[in-house]
Amino acid sequence: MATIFDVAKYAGVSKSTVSLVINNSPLVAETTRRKVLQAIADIHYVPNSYARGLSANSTNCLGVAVMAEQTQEISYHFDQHVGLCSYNIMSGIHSALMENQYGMMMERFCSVDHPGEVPELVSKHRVDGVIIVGSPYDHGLIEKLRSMRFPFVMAGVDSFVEGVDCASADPGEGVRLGMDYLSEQGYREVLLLNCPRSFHSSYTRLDAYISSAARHQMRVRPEWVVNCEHNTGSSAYQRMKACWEAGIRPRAILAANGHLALGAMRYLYEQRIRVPEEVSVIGYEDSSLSGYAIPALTSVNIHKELMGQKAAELLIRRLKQPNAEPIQFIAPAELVIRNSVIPAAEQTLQSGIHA
Amino acid sequence: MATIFDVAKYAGVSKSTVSLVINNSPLVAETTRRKVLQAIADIHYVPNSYARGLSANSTNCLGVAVMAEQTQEISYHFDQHVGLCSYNIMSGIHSALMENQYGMMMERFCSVDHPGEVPELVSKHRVDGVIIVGSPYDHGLIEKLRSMRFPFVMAGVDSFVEGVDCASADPGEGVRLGMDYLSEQGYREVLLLNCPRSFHSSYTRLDAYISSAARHQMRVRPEWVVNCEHNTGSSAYQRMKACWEAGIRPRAILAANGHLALGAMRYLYEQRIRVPEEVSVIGYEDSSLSGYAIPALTSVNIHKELMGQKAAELLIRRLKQPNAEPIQFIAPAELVIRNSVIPAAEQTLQSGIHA
DNA sequence: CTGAAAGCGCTTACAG
DNA sequence: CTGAAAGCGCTTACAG
Repeated sequence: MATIFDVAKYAGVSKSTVSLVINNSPLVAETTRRKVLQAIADIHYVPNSYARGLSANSTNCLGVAVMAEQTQEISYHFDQHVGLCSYNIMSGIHSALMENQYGMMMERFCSVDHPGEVPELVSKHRVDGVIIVGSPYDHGLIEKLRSMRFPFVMAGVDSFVEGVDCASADPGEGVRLGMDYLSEQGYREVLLLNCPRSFHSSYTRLDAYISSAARHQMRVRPEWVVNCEHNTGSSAYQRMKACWEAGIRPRAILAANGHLALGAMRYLYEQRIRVPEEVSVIGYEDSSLSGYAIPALTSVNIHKELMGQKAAELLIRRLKQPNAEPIQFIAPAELVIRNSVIPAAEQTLQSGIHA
Repeated sequence: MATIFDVAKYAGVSKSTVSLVINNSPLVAETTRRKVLQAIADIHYVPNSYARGLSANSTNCLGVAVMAEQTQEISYHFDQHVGLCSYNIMSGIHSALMENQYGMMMERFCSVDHPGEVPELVSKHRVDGVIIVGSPYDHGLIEKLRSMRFPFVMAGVDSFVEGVDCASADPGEGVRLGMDYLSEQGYREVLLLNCPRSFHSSYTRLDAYISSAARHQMRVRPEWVVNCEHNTGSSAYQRMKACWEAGIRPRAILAANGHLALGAMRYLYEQRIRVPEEVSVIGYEDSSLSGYAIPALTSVNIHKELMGQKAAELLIRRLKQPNAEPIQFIAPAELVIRNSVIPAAEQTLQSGIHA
């Protein structure tokens, strides 16, 4: 493996000069620089990033800590959250890191299982900074990172902490887009299938739902706003079942995410209610689940790749300017129209389903 | 940040002794060892893994190179492959690496876009070894890694290369499980919705399909074996459509993966054919797509987490014994019964759909 | 069983 | 603009 010394010898200069060239220092004469660059190419020299890190006190690596709800047995059923959301965010992070010559380390971490601890990524000093992807569930992690003065940013649908760099979405905006579209399609009333109240976003959503309904002069009934117990398909299935059995007959449903939408759709399928011919459904977040749903799910895309990319950029900025003002980036929401909504007027009111 | 020197001072020994303790050397007296361990705990000392690496010539990090088909615009529609498969494999890798005190670096890499190159993970010497997840599409990468004598293993549904450590699945076994089950459920003929012929596994599957059919005395007709053009939902949709329009009326479908199964199911849904009441469907690979499908997809689970875990273990073994015989691990297949198959006798032969 | 010394591959003041 | 020297935090023979 060629070292900086080999390059120096080959180019007939000193190690320091080679180092300066590698680090793009302006202190090197153009001729010398060329010579060195040529030597590097000739010998196939690749700087050892860890050696660089040792002297420069940095690792050239950034970490991605994917928050996990809790370690559980690997399950292959309905409620499995494979972390579609995280995966998309990570793609964005990856692009940004590669572009900036950083290596990307990753680790799953559950702050509930490890209270008061930080991911090994940070405790073992493997990275210069870390992106917390998803909800840490426990605020301890954030506090700990803060007190360690370890550079970090947060990324996730609902990730917002005062005074911390964050890249997140605006669930309210998503609801607005959905409601606007449903109103446009002629619906006068919408069932809101919300996430659990333990998520801050459930309130943002509710607010947006109510104000959107008012704006479009849609009817709002308390029974038409339901919070699922968990953010899972089976929770949504149960909720939908309960609604149906209570005689609630929505012609349009707005779900807080794809998992919930699919859970509800499963119940409808079993009841032989057609989507969208009898009930239209809009999802949120837009993972591949939406694209592969049957029928394909019309959904609010919150650009998670962009979210990840921005998060990485925020972290890199933070590394360079440790005292800069924290920034909150909000990814734009966009309605992706697929096939789970049709105009209200075109719905078939089969077998008197709708009241 | 405490260094090994601080520990030495605190414990009243030399740096070398501390180092020996950290590395579990048997050359240290128990008393000294205790003293050092206590010092480490007291000072909250964490060894700098990169400094260790510099002297020991290792990084303590392993890499995961996720093969990407080609860089394309981020799309949110039917054909988006979010890499569900890779994600599950990575979970398994993660567990194994954490257990073995390795850090996990990751990178997406497309060998088609970068012929003759290797992931930066390896070219920049960021890791001691790399796990190639998924199909490299181009054999050049494998050759290159080999010629560099860079430690690597392969992991993926269809990842098998002679003379290389691999963790993969056995698609034939999957087909057998599916066919056995369908036969058991009373089906006398099955439509095989196979992956493109460009995948080696398409032949393994075909073989197993034919021999299973023979074993169960099921009928086999050439038109009932179809290869999709791509491994995507829309390809499967098109194929299903073509079959249907050609008058082919399967009562049971065996699909080469979840994406294909869902593509076919979408066509059936649009045609108002009920799954499983009129057509039963079995998938393969079993991602969260299966669990969230409508109806929930009965599918062959190939234990991708285990695959990843084994791949990591194989790599760690390879690091320790560079000349050991290559091992091929085959993850077991298991049928996960959900709701997309019912006994043939219970199917409704509505409106004379089935010939 | 323990300590002093050299070295891993780099960066960074510091002279010149 | 370039080179000699010290140092980053560790490991590893080598003495003792």
